[in-house]
Amino acid sequence: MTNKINLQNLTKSEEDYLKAIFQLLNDNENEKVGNNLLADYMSVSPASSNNMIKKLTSKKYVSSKKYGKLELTEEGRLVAVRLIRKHRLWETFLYNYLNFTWDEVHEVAEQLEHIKSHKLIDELERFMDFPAKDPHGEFIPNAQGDYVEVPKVMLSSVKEGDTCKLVAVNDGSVDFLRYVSNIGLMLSSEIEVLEIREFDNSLRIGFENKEETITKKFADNVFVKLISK
Amino acid sequence: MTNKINLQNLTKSEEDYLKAIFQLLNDNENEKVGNNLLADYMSVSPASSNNMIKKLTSKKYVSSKKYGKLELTEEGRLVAVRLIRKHRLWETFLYNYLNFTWDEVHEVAEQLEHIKSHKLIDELERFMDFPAKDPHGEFIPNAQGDYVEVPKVMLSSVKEGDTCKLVAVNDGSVDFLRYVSNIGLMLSSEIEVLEIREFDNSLRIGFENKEETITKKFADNVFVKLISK
DNA sequence: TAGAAAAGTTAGTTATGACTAACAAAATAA
DNA sequence: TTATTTTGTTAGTCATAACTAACTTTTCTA
Ligand SMILES: [Mn+2]
Ligand SMILES: [Mn+2]
Ligand SMILES: [Mn+2]
Ligand SMILES: [Mn+2]
Repeated sequence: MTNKINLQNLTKSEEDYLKAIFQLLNDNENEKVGNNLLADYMSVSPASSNNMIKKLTSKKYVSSKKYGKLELTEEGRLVAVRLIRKHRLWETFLYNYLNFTWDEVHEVAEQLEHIKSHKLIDELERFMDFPAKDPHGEFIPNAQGDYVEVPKVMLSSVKEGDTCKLVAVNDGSVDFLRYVSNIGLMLSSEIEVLEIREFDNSLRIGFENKEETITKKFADNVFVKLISK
Repeated sequence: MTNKINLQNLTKSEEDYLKAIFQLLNDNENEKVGNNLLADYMSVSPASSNNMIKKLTSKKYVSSKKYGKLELTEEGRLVAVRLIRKHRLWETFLYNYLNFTWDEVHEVAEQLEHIKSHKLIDELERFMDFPAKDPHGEFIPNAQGDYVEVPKVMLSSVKEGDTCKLVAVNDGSVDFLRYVSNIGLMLSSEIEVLEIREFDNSLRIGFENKEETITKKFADNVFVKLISK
């Protein structure tokens, strides 16, 4: 008579798909998140992701109808948040204790996040004294699965003349993170948007006594908090 | 023209089999190690392990002929030793930093040992200041794959009246490790073999002002260094 | 609103690593 | 040395998670 769903018996693959759906829903608040987008994000064929959606739907982690948009059940959301929690705690450990750089942590955390042990992750959190954010500035969800929803302000959406503070970066691309480090940007950097060029959407920004021109694509992956407008 | 075998592209399964073969060869110096023993050790059918032996043979990690005894190639041995190195370093980390007990570390280390990252394990080792032994008393191989071969003396082989020191325990069974802890035995305990009962091969041992009767099976899993005879 | 493009689904194939059942070889005992 | 038991191998099946190719449904656009 168990109506509790077993959150432990998921494969690495199932976990990664649920996390991907969660991330896509988060990053595309308004737009419809469908199968093709998921397939693209997971770097698999639409047939493969469609298969997995059917499987996760039958297992009650995904609630979506044929041809409809993707949605997670409460159980699916919980799996995703716990995976993100593990991912970010491991990234923090690698960065703070094992001399990993900004761009090195993500790949290894992708593997470590799938280790099955509640004690492991809770003790790791205690060992690090309950860190609030990961090395990329993202909040670490707590053991209860509370996900702090901080609306992300992309640097590309800041108006000319405004000043902001870098609070987080997208951690998906090693090349991007190296690029960010190389030009001297880091978490907490104060950035002033000096000029927005309509022609190609590039931005001229100033920070730490330097000036740089960045593309819109670059600015889309940098998240900031507005200081003055 | 690459004659270097890629040690990275092994599946979790392939790694576990290679480790199992290495352990079996180590624990059965004289006797023949064959397919059935491997199947039993891995808790799979002989057909499954036979399949894997064929695969690992074709990949040049195992060198054995049909119906012959199992043997590892130099590459196979290296994979196994590196896996054991990772396993023992993770056990040490869990035990020394994350409040895991003796009997809890093995299961989680079985998962962690498969994480692919040289930097991860080398940095973990540095972080812990290059520990020599794991929580069960086993030597931790170095990054070069040197495996210190310490001949294991089983407590069951000690003669009546002799005194010895507990240097390691078999870590495969949670029940066994709890049992060891419960009766008050620990690494470095000095043990005197008071009596060996021919009838059922049980032993009466004395240690830390206590006396206990243990079975031969129990004594087979406790490894000691002789102090006096 | 019809036709084209995009998005989603289905069918059939592959690789991995399990399984059982049947069979062959080797080792042991009578 | 022949028979029996043990050990090892092969054949065929299943589940997972990927793939391509073909098809259907939905959405856009002219
Ligand atoms: Mn990450
Ligand atoms: Mn992952
Ligand atoms: Mn162990
Ligand atoms: Mn393992």
